[in-house]
Amino acid sequence: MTRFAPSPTGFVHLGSLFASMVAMRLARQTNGVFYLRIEDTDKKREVEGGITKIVNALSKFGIYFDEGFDKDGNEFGNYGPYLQSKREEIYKSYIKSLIEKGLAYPCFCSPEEIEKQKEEQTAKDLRVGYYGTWAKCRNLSMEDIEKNIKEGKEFIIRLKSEGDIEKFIELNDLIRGNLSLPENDQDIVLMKTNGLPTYHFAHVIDDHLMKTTHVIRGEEWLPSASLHLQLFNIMGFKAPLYAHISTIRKQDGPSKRKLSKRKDPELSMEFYEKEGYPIQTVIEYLTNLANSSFEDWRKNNPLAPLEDYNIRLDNMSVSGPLFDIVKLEDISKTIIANMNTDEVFNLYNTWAKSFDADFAKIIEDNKEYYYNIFSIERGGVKPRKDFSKWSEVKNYISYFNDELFAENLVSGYIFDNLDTRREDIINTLQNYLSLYNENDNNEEWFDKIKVITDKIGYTKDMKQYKKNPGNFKGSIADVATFIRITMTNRKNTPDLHRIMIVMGKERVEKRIHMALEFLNKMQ
RNA sequence: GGCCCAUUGGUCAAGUGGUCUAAGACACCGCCCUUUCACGGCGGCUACAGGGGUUCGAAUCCCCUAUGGGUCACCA
Repeated sequence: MTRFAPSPTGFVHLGSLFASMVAMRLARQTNGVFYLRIEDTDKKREVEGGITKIVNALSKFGIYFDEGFDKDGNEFGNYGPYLQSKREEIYKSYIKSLIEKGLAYPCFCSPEEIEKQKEEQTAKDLRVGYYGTWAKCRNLSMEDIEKNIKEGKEFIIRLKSEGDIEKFIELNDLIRGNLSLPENDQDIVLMKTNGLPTYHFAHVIDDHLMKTTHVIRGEEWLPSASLHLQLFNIMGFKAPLYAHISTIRKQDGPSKRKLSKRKDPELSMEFYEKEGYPIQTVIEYLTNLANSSFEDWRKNNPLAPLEDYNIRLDNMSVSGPLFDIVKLEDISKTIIANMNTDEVFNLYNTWAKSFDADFAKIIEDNKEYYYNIFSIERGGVKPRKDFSKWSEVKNYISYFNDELFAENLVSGYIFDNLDTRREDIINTLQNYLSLYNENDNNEEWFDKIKVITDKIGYTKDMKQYKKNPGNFKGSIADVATFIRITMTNRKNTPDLHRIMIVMGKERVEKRIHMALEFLNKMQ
């Protein structure tokens, strides 16, 4: 039984996705329950529609809850409410019993007073905070309390901590192992003036009542884990098991730092959608960050569903990993390479409809043509790894589109050494035009390239050519390049023969004529 | 500043006292395959932060130093 417990800010970043993914996978692996609880005790942070935004953003990356909230923001599950502000009465009743037991007390100190005290402590080089003799309201008499309340003074409820800063408490973290933390001696706030609990108190009450067995959260909570253990103990609850996940960092000049919302676009989930990284890419990258042995598993099980891999907490890194977009792209290329044409075609279309509507329309109008384009060299034993994200696709296949190809030609063809080779190129193209048969198979097609090579006096012997290029006018590779540039105006493309089959006879011939016209005009 | 956590190649990392002249992956470089590019194959590069201990033996345990990160709210 584990959970994801964000504030309803509506913003899901890579770190939250990471934590929630690990938590969910862990629950699923053990047939446990994974639920969503919204921590809205700070009304300032709340964003309109925040809950549905979070649920939707996570669901795009395959994160689903067994209890909590659905995509419309409707609550479901047996241990609710899952919205902390609706649990106010629950917290209050526990607070009451704590006060009765003398384990908590009202504090009337104003924020200004606390601030002043802090300055004094700093000036005296003392530990700051509300503790020991600094906890002024700790021993207020019943009369004082009543008087203050009568005067209408605002108050908060504080823990009457019996912890000793000199003593240590053992925490067996599922990721980090045995940790020794100093006890908490601060009279921390349990309930705020608005009547809602602080995170610490809500965490203890909710995770007990909701029967959470595993708390998976960011390492920023580690220092307060001691306090949480103390609270569980005072309440007489059994503490859950903790797993503190290290923060994903980024190299920024000489230092590593936390991913920041303002500086790092890759922190936001929208970035991955916009760039068009497949969902699986992001999840597999994060899984790999969680357990690096995942990549070995993936290598041995290239097509197995991700769910078959079990994440292990004790294999997770304790030092914060650096975010590496290059690695992510490599993973993405492999994932896309393993997809069949239908998948690529459909996923690309879905992406294009949202982020490149014009091109999506073009594809829609020429479905078969583009489907064939996507099928080039796909599905074999050695699939190409041409792109890592959908936003790269258009540029990659643009030469198939007559208009985009024409646009590209505005700056001319990219033939090398035109002045000396113009005749050879013209010769090649004219020969090719007469020999070309759209029904040729690869072998027949290549035989014709060989014929042309002979005719224009180039060599078919690449080994010899590579040894002594100066001995030859040119090679069969040059002939292929002439045709490649004529068709695509690029030097690097997938299999030329396949490209021409997809382009069709008419387009192939037209492009030869275009190139010939260009070459003849140069005279 | 106090406290906590960490530190293995450019990056992610395996490693839990002997099997470490330290795995694998990404990146980079070279070669092979090859009509181009990719894919693939082969090879190379580069690491236990530094210093002290403990031990027959340390990447692994202890201490110190350095560096990085986290935290010290009526925010979560």
